[in-house]
Amino acid sequence: MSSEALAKAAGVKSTQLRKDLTYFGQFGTRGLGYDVDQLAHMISDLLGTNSLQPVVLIGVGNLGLALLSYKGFAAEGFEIVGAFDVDTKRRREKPLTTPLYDMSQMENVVQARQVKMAILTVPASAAQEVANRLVAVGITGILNFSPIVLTVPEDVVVNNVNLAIELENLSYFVQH
Amino acid sequence: MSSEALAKAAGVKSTQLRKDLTYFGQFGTRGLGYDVDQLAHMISDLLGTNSLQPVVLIGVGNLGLALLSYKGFAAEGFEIVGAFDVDTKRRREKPLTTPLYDMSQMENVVQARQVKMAILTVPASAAQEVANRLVAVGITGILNFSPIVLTVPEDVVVNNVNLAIELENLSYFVQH
DNA sequence: ATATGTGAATAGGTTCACAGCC
DNA sequence: GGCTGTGAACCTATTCACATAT
Repeated sequence: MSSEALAKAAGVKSTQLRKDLTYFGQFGTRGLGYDVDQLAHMISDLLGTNSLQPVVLIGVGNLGLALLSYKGFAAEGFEIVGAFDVDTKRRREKPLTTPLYDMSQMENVVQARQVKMAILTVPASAAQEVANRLVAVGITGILNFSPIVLTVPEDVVVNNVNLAIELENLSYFVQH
Repeated sequence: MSSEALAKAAGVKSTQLRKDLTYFGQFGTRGLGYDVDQLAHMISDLLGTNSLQPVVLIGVGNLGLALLSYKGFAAEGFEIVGAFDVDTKRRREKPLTTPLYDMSQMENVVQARQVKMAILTVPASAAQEVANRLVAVGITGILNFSPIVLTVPEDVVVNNVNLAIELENLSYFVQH
């Protein structure tokens, strides 16, 4: 498959795609294009999603619950090995397939399963404190849905997803 | 409040914050800083969130359902005036506060309420077709949660949120 | 004294243009 | 002939440095 065709599918320009790939090596054949299977395998390797990646989720409110049933994570090689909340008894519609633990068990599970990544869907007021506990027990990547700026050591990566900001961004462009 | 303090709260550098603000005017007082209330009002005006913005949500699966109960949207000046799904009878735990309509009603509601923005949480296979219908009836901003690249006219803005990619991104940095 | 506003300098990212290889 | 890989050119965004205002 040519970089042109791949780029169209990804929504970027073909030169961008080629330049980006070369940061990791040379994977194409001149005159021919790229072997899609080989490329997919290389990228999975790079992302570390060839082996199933354990992830924990903290905060089983509306959003946390939705993410637990979101099939996209499993499809991309992630397994939520545990969900944690201060209230494990709240009634929930569907029986969860993910084990639900009390917050006090967080450290145990993270250490036992050697988890490195956490999805943080707790209220803003609790986010920093939970983040501190996660970092202390070995988490080095946090996907943060709380609308606050987390303070973490520099070897810890935080990815922020702020749904209200996404809508505000859209709102701006719709107005102008 | 100084740009220094505002910048710390936002997680950016103070020069960045000042430069960005000046693209829209001069709002600070030298030697003193910024009036926070006035600044907040100016930004809301700019984003169009001072008046309540009507939004529709298409696709009431797990993720759509979570977004319907997400309080952050209302807090930032958005009102989901209608949710649409092919199956309006599926049993749901909580009674929704948002009216749930059949997909066939989408055009009616969007036109009646003069809606300009849509949250798209349908399966990937349906996303492009639904987007076409939304654009045809006057939507000019789409917050797309489907993992596909939508094709829309250039006067329509699409913001993509791909949760699996966010985790993959994190996974990369955790590995390296 | 303190903190903004901004031109100039720097850094970072994207696109071009084409040599190199199949 | 077709398509990759890549230095060079270009464009955009961030940071610096300081004149300006209170």
